[in-house]
Amino acid sequence: MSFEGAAPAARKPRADAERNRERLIDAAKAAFADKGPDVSLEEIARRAGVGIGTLYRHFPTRDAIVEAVYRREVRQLAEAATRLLETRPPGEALHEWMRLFVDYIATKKVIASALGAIVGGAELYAASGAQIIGAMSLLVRRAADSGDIRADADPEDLLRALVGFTYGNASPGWQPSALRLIDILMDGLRPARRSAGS
Amino acid sequence: MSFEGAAPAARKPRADAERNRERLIDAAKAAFADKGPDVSLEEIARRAGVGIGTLYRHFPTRDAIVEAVYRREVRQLAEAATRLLETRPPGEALHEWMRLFVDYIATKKVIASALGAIVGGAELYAASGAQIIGAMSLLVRRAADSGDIRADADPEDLLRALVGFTYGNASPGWQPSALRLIDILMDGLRPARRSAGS
DNA sequence: CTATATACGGAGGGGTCCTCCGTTTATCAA
DNA sequence: TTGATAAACGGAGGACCCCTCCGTATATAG
Repeated sequence: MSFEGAAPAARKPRADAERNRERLIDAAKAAFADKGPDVSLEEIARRAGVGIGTLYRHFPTRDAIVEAVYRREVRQLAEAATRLLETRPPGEALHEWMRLFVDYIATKKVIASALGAIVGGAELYAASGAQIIGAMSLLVRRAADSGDIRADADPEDLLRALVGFTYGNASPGWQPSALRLIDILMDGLRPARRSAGS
Repeated sequence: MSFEGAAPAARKPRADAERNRERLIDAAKAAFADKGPDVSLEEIARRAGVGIGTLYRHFPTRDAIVEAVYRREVRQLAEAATRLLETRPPGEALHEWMRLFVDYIATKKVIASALGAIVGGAELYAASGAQIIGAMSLLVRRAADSGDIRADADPEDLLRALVGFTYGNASPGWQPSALRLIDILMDGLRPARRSAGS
């Protein structure tokens, strides 16, 4: 069976196509920046100077374009995990990465919807999803191995928690709140002293 | 200055108005049930057999109608707090209430958007918001007083966390995940053994 | 029974999403 | 260079949704 993915020589990608794709991403980035996460796709197309049809051909869904815009940010975030692991004990690295996560959301609000899509409903999809999951998994595994946190902590759970904490990033005070919650969560993750109560 | 709010005798509420209001709520409930949280308001009006204008007069915003639909549920949830406090130690009561919260979301998905609105952006508003906050505050205060959890836990934080955990209630497995996270959170809330690490 | 404050309904303006298809154009082979 | 042709473009159009506005209908008070 000869896959097509094996040899990527499936014709050249037309030059104008690639150019438009870039333009769309740039336009989207700008549009998101100054009109919030709900800009109409039509406006993005307008800004990019292409037809709406072109936009849809390149990015069949809204999330697709959001992801494209924030792919870089997401990758940086993911890579930060590795960096943190090199300079700190695993538990702290995990803790710090979570704080960083909050920072990212605070800075680039739109990214939230992308990450939300990763966790909620739309089946952890696409490159970005895998990267974030990967980063979190790494951090958790290390921290667990070193005994900084429980051995049974599930990376996906924690990711959900993070995304959850940053949900509602419109209300004032969400950020400190999220940071406090992260601290609590980390405390809860420390290796069991037997669970009192229930 | 004679206020109108002081004496609520501001004329009778017309009978048909009240009838239509009921119809709208029922229709909305049904519509939510079998078309998800995003039914168009027009459809709700249609089902209720009233004009769209009438719907908007009664419920100026989408959240308003969602809240109306789930006012009862929300109250029950809030009241459950009191009940739990009567039969269990405060810490357990809090823990159990959080689990109950997840159950509610699981059962009536739409309620999530109402609660989301309470916590996110739209400034804890309206009756329901106050009730939930109230319940959570009560539980937290009791648990703190009895030493079951830290004294500095903030009810609103925890509510945010809860709503966050239930965010993404579309992806498979969200529920067990939320429950695990609640357990972790509770562990993290136990009175400080000095915070190791960071 | 009448007057009138209330409530009703839905047309209509303004948007958004997404599809579909006739037109344009980059690429490649001759 | 010069077609031929697959790929890409663009935007009109259908479907839907939100929300407002205002002429019409009616419940209630006197």
